Amino acid sequence: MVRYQAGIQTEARIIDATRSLLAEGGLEATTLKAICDLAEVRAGSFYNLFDSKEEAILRVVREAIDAVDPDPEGSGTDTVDDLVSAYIRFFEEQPQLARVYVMAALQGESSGNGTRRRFLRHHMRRVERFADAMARADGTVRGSEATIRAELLLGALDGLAFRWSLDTDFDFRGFAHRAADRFA
Amino acid sequence: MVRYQAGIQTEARIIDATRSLLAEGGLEATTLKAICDLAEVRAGSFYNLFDSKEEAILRVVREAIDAVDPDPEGSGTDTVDDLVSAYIRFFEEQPQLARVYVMAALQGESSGNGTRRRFLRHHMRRVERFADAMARADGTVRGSEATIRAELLLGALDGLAFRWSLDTDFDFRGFAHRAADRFA
DNA sequence: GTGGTTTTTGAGTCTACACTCAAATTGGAG
DNA sequence: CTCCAATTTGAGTGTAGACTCAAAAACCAC
Repeated sequence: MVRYQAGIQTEARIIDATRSLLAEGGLEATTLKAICDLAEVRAGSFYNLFDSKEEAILRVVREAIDAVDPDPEGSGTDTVDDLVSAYIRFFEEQPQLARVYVMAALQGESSGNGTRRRFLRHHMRRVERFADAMARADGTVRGSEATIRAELLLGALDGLAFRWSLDTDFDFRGFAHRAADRFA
Repeated sequence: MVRYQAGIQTEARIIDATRSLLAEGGLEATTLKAICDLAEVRAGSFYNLFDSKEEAILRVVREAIDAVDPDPEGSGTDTVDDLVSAYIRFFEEQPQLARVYVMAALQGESSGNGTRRRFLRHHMRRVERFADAMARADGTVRGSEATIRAELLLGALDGLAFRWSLDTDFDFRGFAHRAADRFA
């Protein structure tokens, strides 16, 4: 299948529209109609390019997460602080996307497809990154102890992020760094 | 308005049905039709007793949370460990309800009503309970420092609970106690 | 310029769901 | 008993939203 320019651009417009809608109004605002209206496309075109609405949404979320990675190459040069900052940045810059991320992870199971599993894999990769950075910073912390600490720190970050999304006056950044001091 | 026995029993049957459905299949399974079928009631009766489906759901969630409170009287005798254990128990015994709780909190905003605010109030009450217990256990920790530690611990618990709902093999209990050791 | 693809359109379909209401029935206080 | 309020029913309504598909239009390699 040879793709035409037109189709490629349409796809980009759809992704842009999806991103805007998610960022502005979260999942509820992101209906198929809204996406299509904003992208100036009819529903049929959407389904010519995506299998489902969910597919477009997950792609936007994944891209947003990747965009904030402090070490996309995986060269192993990121510090715990880099990782914590990246985490904070994602939540501060994309609060709605972060909510979508959490909601998608929590629904999972029912929607049959392995969304839940995907989120878990992503989490495990993050744990590894944190654990590596911890081991690099402090040679006495390694192996399973590093992993445990990484789980604890990520757990705390997740929870504080949730707390923040309940009340955006909450000093997420401050608490996150405090948690990092305790665990790392 | 004098209530008849029939109405009171119907209400109980509706609440029971809602609880069962939430516990078994989460929010998605808890449709009005499902509730009415299980409670053996027609939709009209439901709306004679509740203003909306949400009302019934929130009541079930609130009751489940209250049911697990280690010190319902507020007599100030609960320890940090009691509180942590109660938290864990809620998630282990009612995983679906816990998910509903989180989802409801995350949606909030859009649904107009002050759901979000209610969740925040509940959270703040919990923070206070934790902070009090911490101060009681260790006289040197008090006031804002206790509150900060309480927020950190609750954050960690929330995050670990989320982690566990991604993968129920995760040792929530173990990590939760480790987090408590660090913060309390 | 033609032919075979890809893309787009328009006009739906289908379904699930929350919620409503007038009329019939029932409960129970006096 | 009786009467009125409380309750229940049955039969909707209305809507929003995901998704479909045949036919028309646009692309572009040759």
